[in-house]
Amino acid sequence: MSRPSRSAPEHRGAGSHVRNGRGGARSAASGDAATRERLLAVATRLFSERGFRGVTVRDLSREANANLAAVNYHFGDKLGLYREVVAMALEDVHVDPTTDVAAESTPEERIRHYVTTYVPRLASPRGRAVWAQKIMRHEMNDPTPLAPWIAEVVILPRMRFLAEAVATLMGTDMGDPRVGRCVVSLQAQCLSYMPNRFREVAFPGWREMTDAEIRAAATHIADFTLAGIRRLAEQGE
Amino acid sequence: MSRPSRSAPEHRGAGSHVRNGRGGARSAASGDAATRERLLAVATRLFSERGFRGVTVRDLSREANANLAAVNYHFGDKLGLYREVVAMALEDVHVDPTTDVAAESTPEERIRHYVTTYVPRLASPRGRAVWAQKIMRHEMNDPTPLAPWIAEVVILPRMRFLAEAVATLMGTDMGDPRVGRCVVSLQAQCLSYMPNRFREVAFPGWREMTDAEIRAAATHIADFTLAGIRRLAEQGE
Amino acid sequence: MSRPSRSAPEHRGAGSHVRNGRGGARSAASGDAATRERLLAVATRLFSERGFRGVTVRDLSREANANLAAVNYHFGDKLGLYREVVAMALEDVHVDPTTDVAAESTPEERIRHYVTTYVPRLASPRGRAVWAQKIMRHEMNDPTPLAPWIAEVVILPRMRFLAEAVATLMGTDMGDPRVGRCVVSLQAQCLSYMPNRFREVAFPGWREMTDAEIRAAATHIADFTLAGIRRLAEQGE
Amino acid sequence: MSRPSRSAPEHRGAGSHVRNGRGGARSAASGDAATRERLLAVATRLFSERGFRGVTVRDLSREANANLAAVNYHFGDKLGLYREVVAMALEDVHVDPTTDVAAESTPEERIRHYVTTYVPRLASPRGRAVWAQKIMRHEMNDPTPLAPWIAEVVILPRMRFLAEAVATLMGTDMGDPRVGRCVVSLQAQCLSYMPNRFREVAFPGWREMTDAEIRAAATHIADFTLAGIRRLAEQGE
DNA sequence: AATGAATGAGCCTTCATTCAT
DNA sequence: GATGAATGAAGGCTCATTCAT
Repeated sequence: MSRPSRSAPEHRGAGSHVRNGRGGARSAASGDAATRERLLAVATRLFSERGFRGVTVRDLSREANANLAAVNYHFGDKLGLYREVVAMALEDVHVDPTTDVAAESTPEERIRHYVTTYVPRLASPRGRAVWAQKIMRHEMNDPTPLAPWIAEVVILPRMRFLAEAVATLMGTDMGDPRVGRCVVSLQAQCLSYMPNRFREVAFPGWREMTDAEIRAAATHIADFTLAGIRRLAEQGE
Repeated sequence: MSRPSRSAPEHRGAGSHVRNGRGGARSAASGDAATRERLLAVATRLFSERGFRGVTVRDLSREANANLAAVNYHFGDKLGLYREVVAMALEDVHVDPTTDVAAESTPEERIRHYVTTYVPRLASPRGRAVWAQKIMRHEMNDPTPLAPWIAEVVILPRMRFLAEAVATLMGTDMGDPRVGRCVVSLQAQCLSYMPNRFREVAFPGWREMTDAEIRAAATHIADFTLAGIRRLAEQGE
Repeated sequence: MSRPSRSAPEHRGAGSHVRNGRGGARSAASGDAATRERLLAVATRLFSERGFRGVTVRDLSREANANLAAVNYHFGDKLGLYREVVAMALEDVHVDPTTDVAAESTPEERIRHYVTTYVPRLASPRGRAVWAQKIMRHEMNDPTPLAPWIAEVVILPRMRFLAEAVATLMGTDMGDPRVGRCVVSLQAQCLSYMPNRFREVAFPGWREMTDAEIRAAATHIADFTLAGIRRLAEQGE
Repeated sequence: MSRPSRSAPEHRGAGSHVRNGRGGARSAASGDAATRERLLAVATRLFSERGFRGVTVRDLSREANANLAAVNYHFGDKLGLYREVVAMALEDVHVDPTTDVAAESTPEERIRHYVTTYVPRLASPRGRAVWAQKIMRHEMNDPTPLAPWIAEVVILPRMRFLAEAVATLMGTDMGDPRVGRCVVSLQAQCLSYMPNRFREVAFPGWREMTDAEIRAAATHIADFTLAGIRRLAEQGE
């Protein structure tokens, strides 16, 4: 075999999703890793714009000024490259500030913090790391074999974080079905501000939201949601 | 024969989306359903499961026990068949009871009615016309050239209906940006109960919601939303 | 079988080209022969515009407001319909005035007559019976199995007519190779004024010839050709 | 490899026709001609025999012992392959000796030179580059999107060359309509000796012209044409 | 006397992948 | 260490024709 020197690049099948995340060390800047990096950069952009199925290997090679076979050579196959991109997205999402709050913060503060950091990132096409969110969005619309992995790493922790805050706020425990419903209500509202292809296609006159509008939307969601949670807490199940 | 009265299958151009809706009379489901009918039935199922792009003409022909060219003969092309399916979906959605309320009902009643009729239809895979909702969902994820038509016929009327109710409830007019945000919050919550391919793929152990759970979710959304709206009405813009 | 009552409509194979030309009697205007006539009219137009291969059975049916199978029913197959059209064209060409001259006319008169009747018919897109010429042109560019028939009925008689005139003019007999070459030179010049698809496509700014220009071209060809013939007659073989 | 220096087969859009002509060096006909070369060879033969529309990608792949997708890989699409063939034809036509004459030659010499080099090339099926002429012929009968390019590179320069000679001979300028008509007369006579599918199909007994006959025909055209031109010069417009 | 429906072969193109150096 | 070349499967679509009333 004639593989590049990356540690254990045997491209695993669809069975195990988790990668070791490339470990940071950009492999001794050996110069000829440039193609691999360009491919990753291009893949990050294209996959986040069009999703896994919307991108062809030709698109990737062309835009990365790489050979058509380069994807296969460096990543085993198209899914292998996608897996690397998703891994970076997960890493990014995982350390994001959305659920990173001071230990002593109140549930209300946690929810406000979540919404006001999350919604602007979702809504703004210019924000940093939107690409990761776009990847997630594509996965939700049209899941790949990587979906379970993503669910486990991204979705569940957030749900738990929100569930804990909501449960505390309602004075109940996380098993209470009302908690789950509130979490769903909150999360659904946030996601609805994500840029949306249907909107672009179906409403040609659509105007991008301004930053002020995005902030207003976030505040709205927080107020709206907290009011809803309190109301449900009062009336019992 | 069970064809509608169009004498020759002359398939209109891309200009106008709107069909006259197959003329009603589904002509006595005679058991030996004509190829055209079988194709429509299969297309309804497959398109709602996998979306326009996820279905090939060969899939359709095979499952309908029809010749590969039958789609072209009866519907002009793949999009023509899809257009018929979408037309049925729109017809179905259009006459649905969701926005069909007594004239003297209060805004709150209207919202409760909307949610309690809409959510069960979205959530239950056994309900009638889920397929229509699935088509809509696919259109939102991966719009086809039919998206503008769908937006016009389905989305806008609902938004107007909800916006009117919300504005009345808040004592403001429909131009108030808070109204739009509340409508989005409500609609997002409803849609989050729609069956979801990501959920199926990512959470293999997912259990279908019972009817009771679905009803509980609908009630939750109504309570939650009304509480949110009232709260926002109090605090002003 | 369920054939229309036309005399012996057994559509022969590619072997024998010659038809009996429908004989005039439009078969007792039985009313339901209308489709057949419409088909013939449409076929005359379309085949002359686009040639045999450039027209589909669908085109014919559609424009004649006839069923897709009508062509097959009435004419056996596409070539059968084409054969009828060609038969009419041959009939038309055969009785045309090009070679129909007074018995006592001089060779020079005959040639002038040929050119001045032939060229305007070829050149003008509005002239009567251009369609027959267009059919011929298409046959020359892209022959069908009917080509030998056409050659026999149309090309050879004209060649003989011209050869006789040229031979007389040169004071030689028709076996003289110079005669054949002069005939070719004359015919080639005439044909070069026929409307030409390449010209339309390749020279978008092309302007149609006026009637005066067409007449001038015809006169030119006659003068040019007669001068050439006389010159060759002088110098011997 | 024997590919030209284009590193990746990125196939240009429909905008520009002109190619840089394969860079010349046909790379030592190494016997094991690469697929690309075999495809080009087969395409040259088939396109010149049957024209662009008369050849299918399957024909090309089969006869070149190549995969069905090879045409797409090497040339983008069928038209891309055809474009290369036409480019070679144009290059060939462009450097041909037809219009390449000594500067001090007389108009009569130029016309004789044109005819006596052009006609044998057109007439003889054994001559070099007849295929190029056949391509041109097909383009005239059934133009492709490449027609304007061909007109510009091939037709116009020749017309100009002939027009100049004729105008000088007639003692008039190139704007004189008689000049154009003489050029058409000349060119039409030349082209009439090109091998012709109709002739093959319609006259199965057709006998190939001998070289002597071809030479005689060329001489005939020159004499005939010069006589015609002189006659027209005398009689004025 | 005619037609709506269906058919099978074929069209060009695109795709992710693998091979042979 | 990497890539130009090739591949087979599949994509949507069009065609002339034939079948079953």
